[in-house]
Amino acid sequence: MSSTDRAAGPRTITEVATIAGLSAHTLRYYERIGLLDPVPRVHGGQRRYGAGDLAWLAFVQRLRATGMPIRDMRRFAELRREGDHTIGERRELLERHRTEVLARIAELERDLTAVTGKITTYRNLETAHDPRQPDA
Amino acid sequence: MSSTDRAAGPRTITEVATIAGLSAHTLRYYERIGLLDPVPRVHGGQRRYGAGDLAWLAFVQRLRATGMPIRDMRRFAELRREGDHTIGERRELLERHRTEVLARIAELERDLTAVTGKITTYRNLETAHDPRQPDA
DNA sequence: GTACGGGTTCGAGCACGCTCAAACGCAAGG
DNA sequence: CCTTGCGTTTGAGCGTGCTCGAACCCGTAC
Repeated sequence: MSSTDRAAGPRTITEVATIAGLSAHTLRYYERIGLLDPVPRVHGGQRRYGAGDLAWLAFVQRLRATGMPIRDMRRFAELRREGDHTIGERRELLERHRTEVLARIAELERDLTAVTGKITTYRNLETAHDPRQPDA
Repeated sequence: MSSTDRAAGPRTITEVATIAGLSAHTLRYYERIGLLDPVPRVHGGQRRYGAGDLAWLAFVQRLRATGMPIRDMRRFAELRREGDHTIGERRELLERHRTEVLARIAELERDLTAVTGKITTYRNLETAHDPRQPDA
């Protein structure tokens, strides 16, 4: 093994985009806004993403998927860069986010009952007006 | 009691905004884009929202809260205007939405485990580096 | 050399869902 | 009559999170 891992060496932006399900545009955008650390370049300026970059990106995607605003993810990334002494603050940020997501889930479940109720109402109306199966 | 109900007569836009937790701006916007039917006006052009408008608005808010795009809500409103023969289509629209919301909830729960896991990791790091309660 | 494939930067543009400013109307009170 | 308060319309602007186009660079194959 050389200076880089063999089995999972540095990836090009297109590879990472494919793996992550994002566009190369979005990856550059994430880096630009400080969500991703500056990615190492090879001679010529092309990015090569390491395993750490991929792991961080995957976590970032979880945060996005759970609705964390980019502002907060940037803050989180910034804390990461500052080192271990920010771990407490990072945990608190995640805990606040977790609380919000749980609240969001509860809200969705609550409001969904109204939708489900309406569906039921419509089903009843349909069988009433369109009695395909009248009292046997 | 005049020509209007006493207990729950027509409401001004400000009243409805307060009740619904929306701004008057947003109510006019919803009407403009066809989410709300044209609201009846008094002499002078001011809107007066009836009980039916309020009920519909409340349902619209449920749809919004569960993440239905405005495009789809407009479609739903349009079907409503077309009359009873669109009930089947309306139900299908709601059922599709319901499926999506359930998927969204599942996704949130799944991705939240990554967040929870990270919180746990951080907690362990903290107690390791900052042993406020070493082995008693 | 030149063409090609893949990458780069920079800045503009877009979709969504509001949000607001400006200019105006109307009715009631003093 | 004039002010005050509440409302109206029209159209512009905004915050978020991408998304894309244009111009350019680099290394390899022919």
